[in-house]
Amino acid sequence: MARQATGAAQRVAVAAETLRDEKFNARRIELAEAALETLGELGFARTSLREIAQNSAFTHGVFHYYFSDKLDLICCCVRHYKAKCVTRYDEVVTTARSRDELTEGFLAKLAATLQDEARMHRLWYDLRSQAMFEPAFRKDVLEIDKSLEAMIWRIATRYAELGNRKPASSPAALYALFDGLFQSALLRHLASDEKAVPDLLDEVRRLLPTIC
Amino acid sequence: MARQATGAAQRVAVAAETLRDEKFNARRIELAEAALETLGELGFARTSLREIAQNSAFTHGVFHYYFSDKLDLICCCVRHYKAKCVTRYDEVVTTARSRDELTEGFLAKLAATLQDEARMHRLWYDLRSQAMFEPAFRKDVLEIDKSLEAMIWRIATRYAELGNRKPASSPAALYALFDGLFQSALLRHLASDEKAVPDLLDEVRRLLPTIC
DNA sequence: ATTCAGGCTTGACAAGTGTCAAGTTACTGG
DNA sequence: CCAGTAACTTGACACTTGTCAAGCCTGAAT
Repeated sequence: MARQATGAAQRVAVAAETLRDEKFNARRIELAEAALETLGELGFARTSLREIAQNSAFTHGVFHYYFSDKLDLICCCVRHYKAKCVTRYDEVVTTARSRDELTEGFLAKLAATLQDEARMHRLWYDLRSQAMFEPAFRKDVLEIDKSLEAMIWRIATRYAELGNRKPASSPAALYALFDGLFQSALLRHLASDEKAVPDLLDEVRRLLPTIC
Repeated sequence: MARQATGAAQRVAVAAETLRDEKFNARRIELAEAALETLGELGFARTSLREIAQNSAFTHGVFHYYFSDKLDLICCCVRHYKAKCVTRYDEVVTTARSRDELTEGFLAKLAATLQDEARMHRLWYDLRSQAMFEPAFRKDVLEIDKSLEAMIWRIATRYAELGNRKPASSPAALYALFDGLFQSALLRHLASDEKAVPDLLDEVRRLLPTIC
């Protein structure tokens, strides 16, 4: 019987299935987004599925319906986080017409990120540390790390380009530097150190010209 | 009555008390050391007092006897970890008589640390991330971070000195750079990336001369 | 030898955990 | 309009967790 199905019928069936898949996936992302709220608030260690559900419009059963288990949910969260994160500075990079413009645009975004999205970023650092213990996270985390490295590299090469130079260090070292500075500033900021943000900006402002 | 006690008797009482305190503290450290084993294996999120006890020679009750609660225990662990960690490169720094000697000594220790003490270091990154969520950890973590920054700075200034120069960047930036590189290398190493260690060494070898 | 306190063990408790099966609702194709 | 399936809720399960009270042991002071 199946082999008598017309090509058109098959196409319809396939289309229906992909539609269902898309809806399924959209829901997963909705749930992941809700989960990220609680994860950002409490951190990986203290977050339970029930807590996630209570802080959202969903019941805890839905999460089990859409995710095979807790790790699956959190992996989905991580992947979703990545998509939002990696393009943060791209507009600044493409629109800036001078080194100063790029510097100021970058610094402004950096400060805003540190202050407004502290919770999401501490979660990222938390999950990256978890990846050191939990193999299931490693693939996604390493991938995000690469994307972030590329993001920083885009900024650096553009900055260099605007001064007719080339970056003086490797992508890995540059990312390590900025990531380290940001991580330290984030911790200080969360500890209510009011100098955390200005100190970071000063440091980066001083560093940029020496790097390219 | 108390006011009739002689100075000598008072001294004896005080001595007895400090002795007891020392014994008490020594035991705390013993327990913290045992706890670090399990913490390094499982990470903060997955480690329970009972698991700690089972992987050690102690029963779970002892931990409650010596620590007011779980956070107290882990704070003690962190502080104890610090003491061991911060002096790691000091011997190399004081004995090296040339830039090359310092470079090679530093790189050797770096590689050894990454390979032999990966578990302790992933725990450090884990706990530092926890500090972003748990205020109780912050003070100790920030203090350790400062000590590590100072440790890196000692290496850099010595390296500069041996070339009759001065470090070209701030202590904070330098620490951020090395910490970022180490963290990334650690994750890759734990993910069985065999190039993690050599890549780190190459990067540091290239970086050192450009920094001072 | 007896007492007694500090050091430690044991077992219990309540709260919370991930998981899942059974049941309910909503919706859609025929 | 009806059947049947997808989407979701509910409640229960087995287990783990931090905490702590009650009791046990050992060794020293009296």
